[in-house]
Amino acid sequence: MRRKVTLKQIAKELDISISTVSKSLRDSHEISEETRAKVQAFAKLYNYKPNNIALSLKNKKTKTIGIIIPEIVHHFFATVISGIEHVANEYGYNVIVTLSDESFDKEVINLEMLASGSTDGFIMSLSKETQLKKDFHHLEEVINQGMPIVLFDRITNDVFCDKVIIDDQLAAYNATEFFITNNYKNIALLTTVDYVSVGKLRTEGYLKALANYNVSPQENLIIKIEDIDHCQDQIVDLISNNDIDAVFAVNELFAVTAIKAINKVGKNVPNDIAVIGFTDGIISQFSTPTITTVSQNGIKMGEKAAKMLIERLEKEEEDEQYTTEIIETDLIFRQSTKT
Amino acid sequence: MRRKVTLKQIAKELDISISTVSKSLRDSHEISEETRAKVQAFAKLYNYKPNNIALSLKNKKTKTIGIIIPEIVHHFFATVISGIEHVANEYGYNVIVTLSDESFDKEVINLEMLASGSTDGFIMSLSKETQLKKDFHHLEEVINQGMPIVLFDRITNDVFCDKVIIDDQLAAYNATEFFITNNYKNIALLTTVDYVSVGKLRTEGYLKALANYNVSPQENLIIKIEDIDHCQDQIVDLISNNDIDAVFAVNELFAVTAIKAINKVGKNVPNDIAVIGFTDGIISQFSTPTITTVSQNGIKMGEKAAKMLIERLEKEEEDEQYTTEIIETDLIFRQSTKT
DNA sequence: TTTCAACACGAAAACGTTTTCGTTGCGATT
DNA sequence: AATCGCAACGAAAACGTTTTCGTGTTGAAA
Repeated sequence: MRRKVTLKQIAKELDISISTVSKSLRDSHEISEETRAKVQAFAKLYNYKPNNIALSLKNKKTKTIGIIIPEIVHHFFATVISGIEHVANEYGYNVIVTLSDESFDKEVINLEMLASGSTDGFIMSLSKETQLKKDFHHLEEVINQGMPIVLFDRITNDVFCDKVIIDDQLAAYNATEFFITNNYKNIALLTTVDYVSVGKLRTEGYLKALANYNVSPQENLIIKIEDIDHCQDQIVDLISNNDIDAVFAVNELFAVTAIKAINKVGKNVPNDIAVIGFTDGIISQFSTPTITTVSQNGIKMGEKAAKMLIERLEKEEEDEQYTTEIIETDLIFRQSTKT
Repeated sequence: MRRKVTLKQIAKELDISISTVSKSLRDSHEISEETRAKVQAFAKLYNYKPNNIALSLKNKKTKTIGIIIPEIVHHFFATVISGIEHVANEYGYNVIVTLSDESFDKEVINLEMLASGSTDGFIMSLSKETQLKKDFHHLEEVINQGMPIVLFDRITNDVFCDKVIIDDQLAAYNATEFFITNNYKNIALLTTVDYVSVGKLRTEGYLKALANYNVSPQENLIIKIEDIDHCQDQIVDLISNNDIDAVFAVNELFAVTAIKAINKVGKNVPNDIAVIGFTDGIISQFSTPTITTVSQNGIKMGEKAAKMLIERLEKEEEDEQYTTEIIETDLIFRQSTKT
């Protein structure tokens, strides 16, 4: 086994000083051509690569970005990571990924863990529990220590930092508006409990659209789902007991579940009831019928977040000006709606 | 802004030596109760956390695992990462994730990058290009330097290291056998080009099952798909020109595409043609009809891989005995087959 | 009074770099 | 012959830890 070779070993082997080796490898003109060539040849032969850890310690920069997200087995988050990773790679950064599993405590632990020197900054999306508790001390602590954070999607306005979001409210408004202007009369809403920031915003967009078109919202057409695994019955109830002709779901799981429920009660999508979902994921693309959806471009969000973070990391002046970037969304029309 | 505090700063502030501070924080009985208490209080007040980088340099251990996979926007890989991350977390490790994008060069670059001190070991699944080139020098180089690698799913037998796989051949055999014993006569196979190791193995399992039951394989019922984005026409051709009653697809994308093609030519799944896919992902669970599939437990694979790697990392003796762990698979019956 | 152990603490090395600031030796200039 | 300048190299600090090995002080035992 050939262990990794260090400057010290090269120096010893060639009987010169460590400094000379280091300088030779960086092609310093302080060192004679001859020595440089000799050292470089030797280094190449022994496949010398500078030790990242030592460099990090010296430079006080790890060239590493910490990602903290609620879960990874989730198409949207996976696309965001993909976007981040590619930009990071391009700029010579690596990414450490940790999962909060929607737990406040895990989020805190992971953040503190990585903040102890492992990363230069963070890109994160808040756990449900964090959003529920509204406790952001861990974020503030880290920011206070000079490590930048970029929040995406599940953000909070209580923390001052860069953010990347879609306009959830507007997107929901547009989807709802589409239904209204296409003469759908009874538009149901499948949403989350209110403490999930994006769920709340999408609900607001739905309500705003109704209000704007003088449609009075019907309490019984709005379902706030807490437990995604056991919502099917709720939805079946909704559909069988109400005269609904459209459903707007704030995520694609709710959408596809709705479609299954609709089929279950013997109705057809989109002829009896049209459905629009949120997030253009695998499900929307491959379910039958394919689902019309609000595209939430995870790749772009990840790319943008990574660029914002790296930009902040690489400029030396501490800029106290934070920005919130809004990624545009589109309605992608598929088979679950008629045009 | 309150920068991170170091031992040196604490020492200076309390007018004692760095060693005393370090020992106090580690509760060494070399130090008087009094001093210990004083230091600990001070450290807590200033929220002292030891610097991971410095520790890594000292201990020659990063407590970090490198993951290199072809892509992350892929349910299976996401589940594997999830499995790895949770086990890693449990043992106090972090994970750095990099993507090869199916490119040999990127795989090499990422591997070398992380091997320069950033991680203690690797968990990886080979890129298509690597499998095609059959060039594994980068892996051998890293292993030679004493860094353990665990390969999963897309592996090679040309490298000696720990591996985690499913028995692809057996799983495919079982799926095919199910068709045969349930009286399906013309079983088509949708598979990948041969250099993808898992595709090849699954093809072999299919052929083996046919052979075992004295069913002669029909060339025209076997399609090797290179470009997943433009395979629909190929599949439509297959179905319209042959009298098929069953389709075995080596991944779920092929399976769902087959179903759509079958519907397109006016036939019904499962009544006219039954379909079995591979990988129990989102698509299989939510498409209509839901798809009977070979479950390939990504979580378990990730967990197992992580455990194998960490175990090897934490035992001091260099064990030259490598093992290949086989994760069991099951046929999960859903609506795309009749029983 | 001397000796010894126990106690409490500090100095310094080590991990692998980079970089600043010397320090040589030597040929050229006065 | 003395001085200068330059080329080529080395010593050492710094990054933040941990740990080994002193070292000085104290109290008790001889």
